[in-house]
Amino acid sequence: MRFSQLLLPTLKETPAEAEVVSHKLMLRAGFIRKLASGIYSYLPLGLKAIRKVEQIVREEMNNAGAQELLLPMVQPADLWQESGRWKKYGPELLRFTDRHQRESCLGPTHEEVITDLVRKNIHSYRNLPVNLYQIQTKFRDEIRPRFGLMRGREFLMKDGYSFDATEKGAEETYEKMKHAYHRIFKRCGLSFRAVEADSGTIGGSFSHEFMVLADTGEDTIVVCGQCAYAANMEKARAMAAPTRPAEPQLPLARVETPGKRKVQAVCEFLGIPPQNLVKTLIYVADGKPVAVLLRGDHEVQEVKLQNLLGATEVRLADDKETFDCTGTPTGYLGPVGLSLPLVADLEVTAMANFTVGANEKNFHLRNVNIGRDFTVGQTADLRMVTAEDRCPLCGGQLGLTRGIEVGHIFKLGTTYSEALKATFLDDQGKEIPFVMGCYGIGVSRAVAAAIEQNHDNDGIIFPVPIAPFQAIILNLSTKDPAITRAAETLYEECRAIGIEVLLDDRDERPGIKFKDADLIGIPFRVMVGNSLTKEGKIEIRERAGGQTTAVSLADTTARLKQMVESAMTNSQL
RNA sequence: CGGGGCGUGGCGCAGUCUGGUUAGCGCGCCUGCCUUGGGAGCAGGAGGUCGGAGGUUCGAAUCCUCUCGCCCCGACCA
Repeated sequence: MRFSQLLLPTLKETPAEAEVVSHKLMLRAGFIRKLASGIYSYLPLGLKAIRKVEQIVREEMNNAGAQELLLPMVQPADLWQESGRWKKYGPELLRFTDRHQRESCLGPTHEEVITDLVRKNIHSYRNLPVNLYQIQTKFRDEIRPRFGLMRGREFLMKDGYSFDATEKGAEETYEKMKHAYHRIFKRCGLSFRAVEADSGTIGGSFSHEFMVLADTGEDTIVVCGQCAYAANMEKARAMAAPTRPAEPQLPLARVETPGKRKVQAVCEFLGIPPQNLVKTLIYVADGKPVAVLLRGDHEVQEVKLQNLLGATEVRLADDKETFDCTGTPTGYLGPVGLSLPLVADLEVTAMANFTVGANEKNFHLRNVNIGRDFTVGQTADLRMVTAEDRCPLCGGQLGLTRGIEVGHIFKLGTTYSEALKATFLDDQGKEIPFVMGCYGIGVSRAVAAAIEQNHDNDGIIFPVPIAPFQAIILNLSTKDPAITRAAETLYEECRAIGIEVLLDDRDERPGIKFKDADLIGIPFRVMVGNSLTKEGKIEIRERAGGQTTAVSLADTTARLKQMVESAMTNSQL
């Protein structure tokens, strides 16, 4: 491709709308342009990068036994009503009515459609398993689109769905997909972790998120410094607390704590560490109040609470609600004598002689002990893991990092197949529902994530496998016939041997070409200019690291090929 | 939806508080000269209903009302 003919509108200055680096750079590098909030046009260079990721995804999905198909983007409401999600999904689902007054929606995901397809066409265990995927534009009417391609309303996604005859089969498929995902992101040249994720209300027992590690990521993930353990905050566990200390139980004492409501204030006032205090929080779970006990220095992880209670909605009660159901103002609540359902975080059960609110304004209780002074209903891991915690698997130090979710795999089970009555006959002639899994990859987001992870002050530094072009040839003096001839020759040679190359043949000064080449992040830059005239040398510069190699004109193409191939192989498995 | 901010040539901004000739500046764009290894220089030029509608006024980018769009924080979410 010739730069002079390419729609590549690079910008010197960053448009005011962009906040994060990938968004800024994709605008400046002429990859994308915004049409409306969360809706972008992909320009040729941006599309090329996306196609690279798509192709890797295709190859690995196909290798793992999945088949590509393409499902409709417009979906009838009937199907969504059948699965129950027409009501559940909320305003994120963009709904509209067609000319016949039929209700429809733009597909944000395709469980319904694929399940319908399979139930109508597969009736026997002999045809299982099947694993189907598509790469398609999705639409989700996000509350707040932001960060360019990172969280758009319209975005490109690979979504796959598997159908197995048995739980065991579904688990094997899940593992296959997990493996394929590792290969995909590795091949894309991304630094990532697969983390255990909460499978939410979907009812699945298996779920992993694939997170690209980047400081600007929207999600916090917990990673063990010593072993492979990684999880998102909703799921992360810590090594179990040491068993309850054998210290003797001290007599219960009621102490006055005037005006001391916050954990910190109470602790300072009483001269105790927050690790020795138990706070009592009132939550509203599906409209019903429940008291949650937590060590003073810990925070509730609401998804864990939600899962424990089997609730569809949990939220912290406000001051008024708290007072209404306890008769005590917030700050002085405690478990002793409280007539609400009590759930406790595991850490609390390891504590003895701790301090709690007295359920009376301006008073706390000291030397409280579970069993003697009160009993808890349920105990579970309910808290947010912190950087001080240790790995639940190996005891190593845990760390918190930021990540960008680019992939998510779920074992769905029979939730959708049951709702949509998607069944087959097993080898006993019995009618049973398919066991499903679903597997997503944010393709456009993956490109943004790659840029978040790989850039410098001058622009993008693409990993070779997903770069829009592998190399760029700079003709540094278009008026010089010898230089131009050399650049053109190299360009033709490269194309002939399959190097994806862009020729900067514009009548511009060298500085502009250097800047643009750096900005758009092409891995190898081939410079044809003075050094050819003076020393007979062509320079090849690596975008990552800036290492420059001088070679003779005759050797350039072969050398470049070698460098490109070596970079591609390094990102293979 | 709550809070904050912004809409002025393609991009980045000034001007708005305190209304008053012809609405400026940098970059980009076009023409010519010149220049060619890190976003050159000189000269000339094109391009703006100041987001939109209504109002106040002799006069509105500027003041008032309404409205649309965009960005950030929060709630929310795969």
